[in-house]
Amino acid sequence: MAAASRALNGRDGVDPCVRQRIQEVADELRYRPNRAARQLAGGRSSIIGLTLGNQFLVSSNYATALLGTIATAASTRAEGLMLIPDSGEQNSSVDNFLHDGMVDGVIISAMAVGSGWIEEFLDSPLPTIMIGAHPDRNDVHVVDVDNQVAARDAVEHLFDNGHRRIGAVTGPRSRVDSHRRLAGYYQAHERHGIAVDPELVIAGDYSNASGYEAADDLFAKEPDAIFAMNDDMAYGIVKRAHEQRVDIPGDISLIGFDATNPRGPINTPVTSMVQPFAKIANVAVQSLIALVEGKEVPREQLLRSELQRGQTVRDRSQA
Amino acid sequence: MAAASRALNGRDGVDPCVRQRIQEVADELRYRPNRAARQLAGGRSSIIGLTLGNQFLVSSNYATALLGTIATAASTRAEGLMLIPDSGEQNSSVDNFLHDGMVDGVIISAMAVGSGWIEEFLDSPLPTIMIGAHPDRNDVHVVDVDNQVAARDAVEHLFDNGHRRIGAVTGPRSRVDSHRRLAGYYQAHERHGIAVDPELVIAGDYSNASGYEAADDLFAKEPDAIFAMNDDMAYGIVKRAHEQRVDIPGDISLIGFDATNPRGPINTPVTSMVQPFAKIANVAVQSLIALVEGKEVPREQLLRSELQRGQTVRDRSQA
DNA sequence: TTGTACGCGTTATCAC
DNA sequence: GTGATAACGCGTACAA
Repeated sequence: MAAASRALNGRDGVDPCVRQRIQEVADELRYRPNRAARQLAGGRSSIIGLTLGNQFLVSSNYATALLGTIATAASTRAEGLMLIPDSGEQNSSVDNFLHDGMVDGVIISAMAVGSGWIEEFLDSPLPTIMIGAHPDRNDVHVVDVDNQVAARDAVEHLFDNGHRRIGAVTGPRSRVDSHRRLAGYYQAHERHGIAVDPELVIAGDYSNASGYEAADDLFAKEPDAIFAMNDDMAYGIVKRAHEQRVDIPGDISLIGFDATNPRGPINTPVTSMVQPFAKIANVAVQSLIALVEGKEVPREQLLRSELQRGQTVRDRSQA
Repeated sequence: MAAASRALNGRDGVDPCVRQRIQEVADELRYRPNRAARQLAGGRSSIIGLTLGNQFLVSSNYATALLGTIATAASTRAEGLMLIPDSGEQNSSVDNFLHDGMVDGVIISAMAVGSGWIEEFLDSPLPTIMIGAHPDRNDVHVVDVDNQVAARDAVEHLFDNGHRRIGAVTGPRSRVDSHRRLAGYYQAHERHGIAVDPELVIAGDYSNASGYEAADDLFAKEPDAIFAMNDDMAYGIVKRAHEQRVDIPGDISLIGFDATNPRGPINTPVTSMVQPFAKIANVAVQSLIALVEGKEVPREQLLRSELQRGQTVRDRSQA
């Protein structure tokens, strides 16, 4: 009995011969260890929680991609994935997750910051990994794309193609990734010795509509190109450009961020910086498990982003 | 000890006075029953599984809406919601869900049919509720909107507004809901004594792109109106109409289905039949719990759909 | 290397 | 109405 437990869990101290016999019998009996009993004895549920915040109901492509890849990553490691819905202000629900041992740890998307109940998780002894940085606290474990470098690469791609006067549409002020992307935008300008025209930086909020609205402002200022700090806004700009008979990329080039745009025959393929979703998910899940096991985990893990070429950046350098 | 268990679970056989004292102490100690122990003793995990199939990775608005509402519905009943990702053909993962007692039951979206592993759930002793009908089997418990009636209402709304020549774009053949919506389309015609022109019925697949492509076919046949059997396709039609300078609803009226279109300032508000997501989710969760508890549940529960007026249906009746 | 016995936290079954 | 006590199924020290 004890031998079986050890054998099936891959621990040593079992005669190889006996081990194999145990494995055979287990397979024959289609034996599966009971999760509840295992948890009760071992103290771990092998379930991780995931909270995406309100926003995911609005069906952002970013949220959906994150969800799918995290589900896969968790499944790969035989971990269950439990969805923690936004409970409004009814923190009793959160309270339960914290204290009844249903989950070993929680992955929190930065989209959820602002929903006050997130803080309860971060303040609790429950291991947590944030995907995206927290605006106020730097004592939390974070996994994210390297927003500043990626944004810098995006803008430099525009410079490389001969653009000089580059507009930008930012995300909401509450989002750290937006700040970093803006920092990358400035950094690219510095490197190329080009001054930023503050008038070309428009405040958006990552929504489709805010890109659409920002478009008019920007078009009037006649930039060479626009850096939309996410794809949702980039599409808002594309839409407005169509209506206003502005040719993209003929008149203005456009680069987005996230590469979450569905690349179908219908949609204009926007050039964008790829979110390495699969990698983010894997690192996040793996790190969370490490935390659960009491191991050390780097406080901030930033992943590289690649450029995804679409059809919205024109090469002016030769012209 | 036993009294505490009874008191906290609301069972009778406890002196009211003692019951209150127990409650007080429990609150004071911030006591939360341990889920693993409870499951081990009671045999129920209070976790339900949800599988949406591949498609949800493609981020259909329908899938996202379903996910959000089910998460809420489960949470309301203190049930955990576990996401069961499409494991490809690696059925070992499914096998685990079936045999390790992690979930008490599974909610399966009709979007997932075709992924063979769904059948494993349906064939297993694990209680299951499908959202949307299964194409081949009628021995499964189903919760869904009443597709036929809703589709009939949609088409009759067009009739009521003076349209007579009504085109349709269907979903994929594998989807029962598409068949039923088509049946409703025919039924509406019968009721009004109008013959269906088979040329006006175009096969789509619920994708944005298929609506876009079907649009050209339909525009050429000069219908009064079009019934797109979901909103994704309806938006493909809107997009194509813009490009072709077809005025909606000036030249052609349009009605969709699902009402999953984001109703922002950017998007044309398409008239559509509302999916009662919250109700579907509630009924599904409640029914699943009932099944887990061994109660009887109606084999098919169909919910009503309301018309959501947008700006894509013109009234020709007075003209 | 093997097997025995205990504990995990709760519910359910009984005598009282 | 109350309170011991036995499961529930597994991991794991500890003794053999």
